[in-house]
Amino acid sequence: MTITEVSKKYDISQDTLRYYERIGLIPAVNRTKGGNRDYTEESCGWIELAKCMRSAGIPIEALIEYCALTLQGEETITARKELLVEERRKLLEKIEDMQKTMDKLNYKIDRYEKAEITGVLSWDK
Amino acid sequence: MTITEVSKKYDISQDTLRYYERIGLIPAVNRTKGGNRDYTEESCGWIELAKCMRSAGIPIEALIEYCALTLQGEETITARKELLVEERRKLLEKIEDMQKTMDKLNYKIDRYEKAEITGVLSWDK
DNA sequence: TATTGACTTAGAGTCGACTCCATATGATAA
DNA sequence: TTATCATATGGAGTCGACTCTAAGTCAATA
Repeated sequence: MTITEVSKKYDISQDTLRYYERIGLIPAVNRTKGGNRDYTEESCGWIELAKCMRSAGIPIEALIEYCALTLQGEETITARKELLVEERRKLLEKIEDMQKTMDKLNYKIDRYEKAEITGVLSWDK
Repeated sequence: MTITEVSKKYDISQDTLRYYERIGLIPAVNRTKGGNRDYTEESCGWIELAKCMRSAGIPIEALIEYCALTLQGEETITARKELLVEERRKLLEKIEDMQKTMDKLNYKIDRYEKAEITGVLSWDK
């Protein structure tokens, strides 16, 4: 697959795809004789992973380390697992924060809706 | 309340508290004769709101607008509600993204745990 | 074959959100 | 009163994560 195709498929800019590769967030991509990127199925798997993780805000640094560990081979399986477990913990925390904010938003929106009907906006502790 | 107290209470740096006020993310805080900030209960309410919203990643720009609308008075109630509804929509989307990432993390961690036992790491589509 | 278009790189620029710094002034303890 | 501490301001610096630019190369169409 060309970079244009991958860019469209995953809705990630070509600049970002090159950037991810440059910083080692994904392993080096195969090249054609002319030097152009030729994404394999495996490359696409990495792109998809990167997109998924980044969309949840997992930091780039963690993903670079994960990629580096993977390239080092099977003896890093435990380290990789621990890295993912740690990121999962942080992610759970974030989801909980967001859930709290969601509750607060619901509460405030509800108050505003009532105010629109009654014309009175009570004091919000 | 002094800025030091507020900073400790909400675990937000004094720099950030001043910054939020400067950019209008919260209304201007009362001052003592000497010019020092003297946070009222209402100020604290704004700080708490800011902290909650920011911890969920609601952008600063949206919060500045919300603050400005609030200061304009009761005729902006509908606009404020709509702003919050829009941010709620975006937040829900983010939570869903994170949930997907959570699922993927669980899946991958599970695979690594099995690999630790069996010594075999199967190919991950 | 000439030109257009896709792709390459290195490096600079941008953006959001702080965070730090220098300098000044008000407040408190010795 | 003097020294230290808390706070103030404006502006510069940092950091993460892209995003853009310039200059060059390779590939495909007229």
